[in-house]
Amino acid sequence: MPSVLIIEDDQRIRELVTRVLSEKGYEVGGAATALDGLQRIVQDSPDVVILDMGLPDLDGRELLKMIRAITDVPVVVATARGEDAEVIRTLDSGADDYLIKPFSVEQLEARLRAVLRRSAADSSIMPIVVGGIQIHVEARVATLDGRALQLSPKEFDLLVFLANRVGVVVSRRQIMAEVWRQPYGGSEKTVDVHISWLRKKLGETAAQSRYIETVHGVGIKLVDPT
Amino acid sequence: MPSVLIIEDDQRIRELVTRVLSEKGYEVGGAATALDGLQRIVQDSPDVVILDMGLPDLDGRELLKMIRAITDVPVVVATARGEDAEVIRTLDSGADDYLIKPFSVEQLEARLRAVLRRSAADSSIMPIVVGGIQIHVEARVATLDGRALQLSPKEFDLLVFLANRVGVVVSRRQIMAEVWRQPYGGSEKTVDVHISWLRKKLGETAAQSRYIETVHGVGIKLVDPT
DNA sequence: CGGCTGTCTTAGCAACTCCTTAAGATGGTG
DNA sequence: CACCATCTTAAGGAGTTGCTAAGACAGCCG
Repeated sequence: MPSVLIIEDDQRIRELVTRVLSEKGYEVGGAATALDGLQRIVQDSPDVVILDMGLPDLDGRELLKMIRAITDVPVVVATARGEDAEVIRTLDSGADDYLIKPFSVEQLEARLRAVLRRSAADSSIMPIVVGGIQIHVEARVATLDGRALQLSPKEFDLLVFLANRVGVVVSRRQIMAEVWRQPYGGSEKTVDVHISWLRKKLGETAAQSRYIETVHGVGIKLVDPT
Repeated sequence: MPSVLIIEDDQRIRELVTRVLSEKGYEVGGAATALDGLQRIVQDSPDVVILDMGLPDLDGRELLKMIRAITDVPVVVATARGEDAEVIRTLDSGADDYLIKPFSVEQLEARLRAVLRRSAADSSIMPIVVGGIQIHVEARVATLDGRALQLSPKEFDLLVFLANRVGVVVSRRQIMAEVWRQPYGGSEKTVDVHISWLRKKLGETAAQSRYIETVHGVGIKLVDPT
């Protein structure tokens, strides 16, 4: 679960947010001053920081600059109702998103998720590589020997699932559970059909396979032919 | 208090702006010609420059280039109404913001404050570039191959959102949450309509797309065709 | 006030893609 | 060889997307 640090001098807000986010499963830490906040960022390295701009001991933007100087942690800024220019200035100072007080819990959580998703996306820009296959998960683009593959959603998900377990045999049941999600009632034959399509698009057949191997009686595995 | 230099040949406007801004507490200097303006920029190093593009002795953009060559002072450009192309070229020449005559005092002051705060934050205002698309986020101006796009507010926000995630597929739900800023506010079909309008203005259709690609069952992505 | 303009939303249908199922073909195993 | 697992193809239906049109609404101007 992601960890959150809230830097906010108003104790009531701090405790409220801490309680609510804890219930949602976040690990939450709090700091009442800029100095304390900085220390905790260094020590705890949270996944995201919620920063109140109205701290008593240091101007919010100054603190934001200092945070930016030492880490790339996403920062969601909370400001009192303000002008657009204020918001723009804040974002330009390096904030990743902003909230205008008073904000609802729903809003807060939405922003947190958005920011976390973005930073997670940044960390996974490296493609998955298996032999001549390259998979850019975020772009949902897969290439074979440099040429793009036209994959349907299920085919793509299936390929990603297999590519994340290169060399490991997975059962049809596993594939059904992970790629199809949901307690799905469909037959496992469906997996075979998609595997077949995937093979065709990878330029191979079951008999003459380079990447997708069948392990009789067990399941399927993706292998790196090199 | 910040100091402002206004370079404007029309004496009435110059005096009006000087009087109004002085009342607001700005230090205001004036210049009626390009040459005089340059001298004062060097001597007084104002915090922000208001530049009329219709000066008699030198083309406005030429002057802007010269200003940019000697200093990074923020420049707010004032142009006559109606010349979209002019505005775009001006922003590309290094202006920080623009005003269209006749402008209200409130507008002027808002732009000045915005520009001053931005420069105080020492942030760059590079446009977002995706292929032939340029987006000046602060000015809310977007161009395609150098020509202005007439985008509605939502269309612009949508384009900015996509442009900030070039090459990454985003779901309609994500778009709703981030651009519409209301979790589960309305139907996700609304997104499709705005996407369609955006495509039309970008000179493409879903079938023949250069920039906006649909990923069936997942969402939308903006791609750089180069 | 009333019409005008621009924008946003919703509805709805056509066109399209994708998934599932079924059924026969193929291949491995004892 | 008999049996069962796997492979492949075809086809209907479910779901998704694209786009037009019409209504709602706010801002603006006379």
